[in-house]
Amino acid sequence: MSTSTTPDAATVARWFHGLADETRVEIVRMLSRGERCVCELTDALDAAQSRLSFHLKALKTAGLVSDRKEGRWVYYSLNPDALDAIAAFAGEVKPAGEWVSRGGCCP
Amino acid sequence: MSTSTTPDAATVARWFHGLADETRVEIVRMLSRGERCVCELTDALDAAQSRLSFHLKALKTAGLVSDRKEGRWVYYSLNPDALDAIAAFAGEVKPAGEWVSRGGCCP
DNA sequence: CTGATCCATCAACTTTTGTTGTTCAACCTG
DNA sequence: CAGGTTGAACAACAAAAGTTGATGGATCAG
Repeated sequence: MSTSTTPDAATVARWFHGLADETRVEIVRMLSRGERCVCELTDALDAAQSRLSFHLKALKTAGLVSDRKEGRWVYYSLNPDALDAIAAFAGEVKPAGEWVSRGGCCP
Repeated sequence: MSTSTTPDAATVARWFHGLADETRVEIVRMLSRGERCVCELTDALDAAQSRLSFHLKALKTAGLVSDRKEGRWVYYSLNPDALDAIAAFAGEVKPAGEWVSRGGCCP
């Protein structure tokens, strides 16, 4: 159970930054039910369209969502891989139960 | 297994904000090996002490770490519960495999 | 007690984020 | 084609986050 190719700190930070905003958490919650077009999100979250667009871009940059254009609409959906990566990071980093209590730091 | 008391968006955002910075990801990586005092982190990450202090405070505010004072030193350690919560969120939100492909958004 | 070490906090900035309102291209509909 | 809709992009501003250097309170060693 070796650490599966530990991603670098910058990548991890980018993932987490994606969800470091309340509005984006809401968006992700909505998308967890299935893909949505921007207008549905704008409506459901009662947010200005340019605001939504901004946050969707942030999520996309973080690699958390993908978009698909269909005619006049753009549908956004979650990227399961990124969510797995986040969960994996949290799992890897979590202390192994056995506590390394360090007696003294600098003798 | 019902959704264990879904936390509100603001709380989730706070967790994620904790790890939305490269330096803090490094800190958490270090702490995953066991608790450390600030001076060890300062040394290992080659960062100014006030900078470390700032980021440790951010992690603490996010609920990701705890601190313990012992004599002259302050030891920081990860809070496993928060990491579990993060992993749980990622898991809950992740699309269930069965895709809800929405034909049309607004007829 | 004196001097040194550890660390939080503050002030002063610089850099990033987020919000709002506007504009513009692409795309249907009639 | 004309008019309406969807959504990205931009500018201008407000707010939050990070960085650095300085200060000061605890605590410990000699």
